[in-house]
Amino acid sequence: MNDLILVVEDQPDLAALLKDYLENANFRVHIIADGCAVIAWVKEFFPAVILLDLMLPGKDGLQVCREIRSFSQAPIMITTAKVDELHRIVGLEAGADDYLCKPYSPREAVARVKALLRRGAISEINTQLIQVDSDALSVCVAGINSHLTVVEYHLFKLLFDSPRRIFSRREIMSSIYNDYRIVSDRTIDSHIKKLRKKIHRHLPGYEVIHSVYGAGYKYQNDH
Amino acid sequence: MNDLILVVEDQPDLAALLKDYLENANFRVHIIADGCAVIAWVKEFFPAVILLDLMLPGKDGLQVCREIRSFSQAPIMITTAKVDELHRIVGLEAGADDYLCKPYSPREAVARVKALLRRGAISEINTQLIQVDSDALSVCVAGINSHLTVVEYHLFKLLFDSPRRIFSRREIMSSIYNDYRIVSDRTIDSHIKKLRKKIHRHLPGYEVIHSVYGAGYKYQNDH
DNA sequence: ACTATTTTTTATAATTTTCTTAAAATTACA
DNA sequence: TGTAATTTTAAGAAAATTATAAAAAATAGT
Repeated sequence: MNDLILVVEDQPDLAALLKDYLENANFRVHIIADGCAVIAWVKEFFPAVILLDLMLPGKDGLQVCREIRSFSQAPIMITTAKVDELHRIVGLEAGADDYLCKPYSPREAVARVKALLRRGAISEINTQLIQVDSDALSVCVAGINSHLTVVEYHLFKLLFDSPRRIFSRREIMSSIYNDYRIVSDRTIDSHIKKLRKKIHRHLPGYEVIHSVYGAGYKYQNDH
Repeated sequence: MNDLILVVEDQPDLAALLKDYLENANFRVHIIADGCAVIAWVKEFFPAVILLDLMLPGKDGLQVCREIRSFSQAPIMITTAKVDELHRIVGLEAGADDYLCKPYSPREAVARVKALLRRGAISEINTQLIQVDSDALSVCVAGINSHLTVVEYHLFKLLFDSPRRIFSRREIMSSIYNDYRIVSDRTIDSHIKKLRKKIHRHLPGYEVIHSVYGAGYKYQNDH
């Protein structure tokens, strides 16, 4: 309990906000604004998770990331305003465990920190390539945000939260309509189509929403 | 208005074409063909945007890019015929803000330049130009004060303090009135309308109060 | 009580999302 | 193969939600 989280962030207001939220979730928090001070501090205090902003004064964020990795296995979550896929790749190759693009909700950040701790160690990067932001009703795919409508959000969240599990159209309907709306099977197909359009657009080459002939739909991210 | 654009490009015909298009879009344009002359010119004339070809005679384009970055925040757009990802990464790490592969349409180039200028304007607005004055019940938008009524103030403060977070009308009502049943949903719409009138008036082109269909309203200042 | 201001309601227009439909494409399997 | 079942797709109708404007009600100041 009471894990120590290091927040490396040079915007004081954002750092303070994160600190608030994390402390509220029962973490201890230390903030560092200058990249140069990070390595020494990590070596002395061994944080459980590191939130690292890429745009740092003093030192390049990716370099810091690599240096930490050279002596520590602590999960690193990179945050950045540059929603550039190249940066994402470079970031992950530098040894980060998760990736969050600004602007993000502090609530989301806390959830991720918990996930990293739960997972304990080295992560599957795959699962982080797609993020669902419940606060903003949007998905972030390979660093690019897309807004979802309410129905699309519920549908995707359902599949996304149980990867590989096949949901029949009936299951989907009774899950996303808590009123007594009656719709046809084609309606689900229609929403699936729109979801695919929004999500697969940024994943050239592969798909994550699969249809299973005669059974239903599922979310699965092989790659 | 009439922003000054610097085009660093050694192909005279391409440079002339760009100049045509940019001037047609009401920009002033200066062309430099030799890399060595760039730094001095930028220091003297402060262009609003710099289009920089990577393959330059006289000096390496990336080096020029880094040097500009060392003293100026002007947006730099790199252009090159090398569609090589590594170059791209290096270019972005050297401090460029955008990247365009040759051959490109001049129309595209003009659009990007405008986008870069817009982005700069927005981040400025973000950092300083919207403030809520709780004591005076007013907002200061782009330096101009607008008085808010009590209900308008509470409503705006709620959204403003949690950017990106979507508030349902219920949430808004129970936050303002302590009991959501006092007024109808349309009442909130009505206040939103008045708020928008007061706030967006001084932000030509942008909106900060967004409606999210089926969900509610949110404050978000970007894009 | 009168006036000006603010707040809420109401009614209608405009917009966005949701759902249905039907034809085209795909898959399963005899 | 050929055929039936199923899924995909696109377009547009239907439903739901939001925008707008103007009227009515409430509030505060004089």
